[in-house]
Amino acid sequence: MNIRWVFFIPLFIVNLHFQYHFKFMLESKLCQAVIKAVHALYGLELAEKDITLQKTRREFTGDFTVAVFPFVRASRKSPEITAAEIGQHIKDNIEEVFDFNVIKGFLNLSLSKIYWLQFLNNNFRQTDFGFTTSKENEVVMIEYSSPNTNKPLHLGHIRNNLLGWSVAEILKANGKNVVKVNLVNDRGIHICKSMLAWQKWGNGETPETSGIKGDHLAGKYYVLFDKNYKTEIADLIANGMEKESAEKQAPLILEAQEMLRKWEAKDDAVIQLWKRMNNWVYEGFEQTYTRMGIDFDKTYYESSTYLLGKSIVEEGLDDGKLIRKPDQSVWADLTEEGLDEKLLLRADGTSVYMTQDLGTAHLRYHDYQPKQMIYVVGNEQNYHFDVLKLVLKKLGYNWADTIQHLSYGMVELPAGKMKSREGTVVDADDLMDEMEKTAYEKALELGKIDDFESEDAKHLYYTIAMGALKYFILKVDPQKNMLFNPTESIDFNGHTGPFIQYTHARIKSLLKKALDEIKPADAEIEMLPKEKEIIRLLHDYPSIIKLAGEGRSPALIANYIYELAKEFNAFYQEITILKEENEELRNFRLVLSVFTSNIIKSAMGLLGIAVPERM
RNA sequence: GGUCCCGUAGCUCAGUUGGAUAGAGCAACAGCCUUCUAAGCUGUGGGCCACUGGUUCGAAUCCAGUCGGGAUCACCA
Repeated sequence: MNIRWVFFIPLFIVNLHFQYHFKFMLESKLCQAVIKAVHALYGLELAEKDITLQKTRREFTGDFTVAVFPFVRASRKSPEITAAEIGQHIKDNIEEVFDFNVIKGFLNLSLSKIYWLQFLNNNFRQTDFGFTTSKENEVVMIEYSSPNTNKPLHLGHIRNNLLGWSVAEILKANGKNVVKVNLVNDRGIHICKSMLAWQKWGNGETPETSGIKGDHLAGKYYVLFDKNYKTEIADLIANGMEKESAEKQAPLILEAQEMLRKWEAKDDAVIQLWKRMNNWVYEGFEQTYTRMGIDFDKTYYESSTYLLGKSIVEEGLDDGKLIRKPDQSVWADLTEEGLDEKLLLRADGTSVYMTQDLGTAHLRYHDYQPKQMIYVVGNEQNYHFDVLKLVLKKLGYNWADTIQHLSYGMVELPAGKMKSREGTVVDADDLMDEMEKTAYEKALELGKIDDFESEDAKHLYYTIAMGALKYFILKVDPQKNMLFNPTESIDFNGHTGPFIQYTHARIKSLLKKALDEIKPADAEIEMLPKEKEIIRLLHDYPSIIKLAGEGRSPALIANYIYELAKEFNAFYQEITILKEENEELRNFRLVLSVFTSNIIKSAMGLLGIAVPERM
């Protein structure tokens, strides 16, 4: 028992900084050890980059593995002998390395039990383990959601919102000073369509009188506009007009365009209607965001940035950086950069999408001077962002390079891509309703909520429904298109959010029953392979957070935490914890459990997924 | 047609800067609840990592080409 004191006294004076770098320090130390060994043995100079240090695969003995093939030219010996010599050198010089073995040209290093136990004991209670707690001064701005105010949010927005929010959390965990912003596309012809249809056929209907959520109500009139517009086009074509002219001359579209002109001229009645309907929509959005657990630090409105965009363009024109065509439209010539010319102002002086984005970027830059501006926008807009950056550079804004487009793949339905016009959208609110309903039915079926108060039960299946939905979306690499099949509802078993939530609830239940006061693990216990595997996974967490931050990929967190939960479940099933009679072993397993539950909670938190105490 | 992205088990997806015998889940089949929560665990079957060539000690991963799928090249946003 003296051993314990020798080992554990120094652990309590370790500071946070050291703990965060626990893993990185070790990996770096091992790399340095390899470099020194290779230099001492063969006189070869290497940098850390030249060393491939990786976790030892499960089927071999060891913790970290170095491939020595790159060094055999210098050693002039077989890979086996080279590895053995390097291994011996490291074992003799690095105290954490307890043993080594060589298979083919792979050198497997085993760390001492003491190292792993120190790691556990230092960190198992920390709820922010793996997080960078010191905050950088420079701002990283991230934009996501960016809805139009003429229709409710759909599945595509769900992926966007969840990604943006999660990436923001992951960046915070990496010590970034993050500002989350939304950009609301609140002006333009699409809004006028909803407004016009409501004016014509709405009979004064409001969210209150109809009981319809505001964003859905606006969407209803947008659809109604489109329906009647199509009828008009069909009538005109039946009367012998070409399709193209029919689309341009249908009375409804002309009326909508007239409304947009009035809006730009600040016509009082139109502005009043616009404000009224947009406010309905904002209330609707707010409910959806809240339910989704999404929030923003700042909201920008296109209606208040498009004028700035226009003035930027005018300025560029005066400086001779842009060109005006005979019809008075204004363009950026990007042919030197390998792209086309891009329209920035129409002949009638009104602005386009790009114009307002120039204004928005400018405004944001001057509001926060961010080091980076990340835009979470679908990959269908890759070209738009290439152009945006080039135009800004052309205009002489050297901060154009701070813009980074976080381009994510489309959510596809079995029939193909979602299209609002074709009515093949999956509505966000409907989907969440559906998920909750399924979660409720499952819980009922399994008898999970029998002894819950009704409010608690409701909260539980909300938590599980959102867990299933969010995990389903976030576990996929953002870059890739993903498939969502509405008829096969999202699973609650297997590689899913509820699986991980369940693992957490199980651990919490276990800890509630534990009568012991949990203390640092004893140095003399023997670890089983499954226990060791869990520790190794826990040890990975900080580097996963770092990778996820650099790659802007919540999927890395999602897949990591699944691995951990799976490993813990296998351990839980096979090995008794509370009923273990050896007190030190029981304590050690409880330490593992506490640490695992903390990391599950922390990692799921980065995905925006709550974990229940029981389920 | 130009540019960009993708192609891994029947389906949905993982696969760290190139490393050892390519992994999960779902679906199918077979087991495990008088013992810490069975939304769990264990096992079986299922693969020319689209194809061809190249780089190298080593390629699902890098390069070139071919074939498939998607996006984009709007005075829509």
